[in-house]
Amino acid sequence: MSETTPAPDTRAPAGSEAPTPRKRVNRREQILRTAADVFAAQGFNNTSLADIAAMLGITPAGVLHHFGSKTDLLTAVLELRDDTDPAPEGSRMLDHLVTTAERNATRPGTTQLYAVLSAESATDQHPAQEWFRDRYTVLRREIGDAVLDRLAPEHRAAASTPGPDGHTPAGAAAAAVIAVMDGLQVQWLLDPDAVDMASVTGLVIDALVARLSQEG
Amino acid sequence: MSETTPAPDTRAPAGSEAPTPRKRVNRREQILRTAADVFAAQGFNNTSLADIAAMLGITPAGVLHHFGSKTDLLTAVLELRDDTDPAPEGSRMLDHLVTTAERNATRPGTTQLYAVLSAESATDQHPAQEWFRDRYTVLRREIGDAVLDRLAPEHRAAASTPGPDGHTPAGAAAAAVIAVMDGLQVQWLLDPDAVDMASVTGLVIDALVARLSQEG
DNA sequence: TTACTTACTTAATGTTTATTAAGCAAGGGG
DNA sequence: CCCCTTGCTTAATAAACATTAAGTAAGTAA
Repeated sequence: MSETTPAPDTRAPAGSEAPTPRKRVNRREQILRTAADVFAAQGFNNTSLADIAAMLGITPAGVLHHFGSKTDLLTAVLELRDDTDPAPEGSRMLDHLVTTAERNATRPGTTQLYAVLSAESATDQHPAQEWFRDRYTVLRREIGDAVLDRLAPEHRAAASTPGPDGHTPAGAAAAAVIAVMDGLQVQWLLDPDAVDMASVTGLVIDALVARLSQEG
Repeated sequence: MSETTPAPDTRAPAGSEAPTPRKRVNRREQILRTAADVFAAQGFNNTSLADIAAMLGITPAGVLHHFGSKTDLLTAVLELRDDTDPAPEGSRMLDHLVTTAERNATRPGTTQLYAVLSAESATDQHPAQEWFRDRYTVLRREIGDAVLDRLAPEHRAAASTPGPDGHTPAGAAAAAVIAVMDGLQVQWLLDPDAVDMASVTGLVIDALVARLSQEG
């Protein structure tokens, strides 16, 4: 018995690091944040419940007590809003994106989670496909609006007019901005010194805005 | 003896679909291309040897007979050059990238494989990390050169001068172009009607080239 | 005290998985 | 006819995994 149960009630020392139980916050949320970290670092398929449980100092079944299944846990993680940065509306959103990229280079967090999981979700049978499809749809609209907001008024009509492919220039620019942020994150994760996420993001935004301010 | 061998020589009907054995090409290459397709569709972690074997109408051990391990198979897949499109040098490479994006929207292939696997490789412990790190390093240099080639001669000096972050504008643009292609692929896989990969790629390239043709 | 809730644990189950070992079959060359 | 290579097979193994069931322990409320 003693060999399998090293510490019957102490909540900390089982795994390698437990994020300070403090005042008993919602245990659920604690697990959620830990799971988010692990999913961000390892992806969904490559993460086992045992991995997450180990970081919390509990067993896999302990995790499933709070969330019925691994998929449910993923869903809850995606639903978890990171309230530390409320996305602003209008043209300031574009600056917010650069700031986000900046912050992410020092403290990888939510965006890394999304970059890793969104690419993974593009594969067959992934449980987060619909979630990411919807997310991108919303983001493209919001960022598209933000791009329009930054254009001089006389250029907005052209940027809102669908081209031969059925998409507006503003929408295309929005897709590009999102894509560049996701793609940069991958390059940065593989080689942090090789790219400066914030400056490249800013460059692309500026270049696109300038481009939409001309006749095509 | 006859009880152990249900079908002594027929090679086809075991799985659900075998891609026409034809004239016996290198079996190795046949397996390689099948594996590439499955990896592109499902990712590496989410693909089992049984998946690949089933598409070939053989057993998992049959696959491992040609490649010692699943990781070796992945390595071989990445090393496999798709000779159908030789990447041109110089400024024409940028047009080539748009063409590639165009072709990929109709027949997902190599690029999808790379988009899916590169994001996956950014997670911990992935066997393809070094491969993708090197690939991105080479690509950034090549595309950076191509960007310079397209600039008017009087702008090349500025675009080759490192900024405060230690990277050249041309290098930043190259990272952006790669990132946008990878990121767009993900959006497109999730929602093919929502983005036009080729036109957005072209838009970003044009916008970046125009931007580097100004004083910053 | 009783009862209920929260937060787990142990144990078991059944599946999936990569990998190894050994053998079989066919075809070609000698 | 024998041998070697190519291309598999069956069988076995050992591990990892998600999930379920049932039980335990502590705290809280009545």
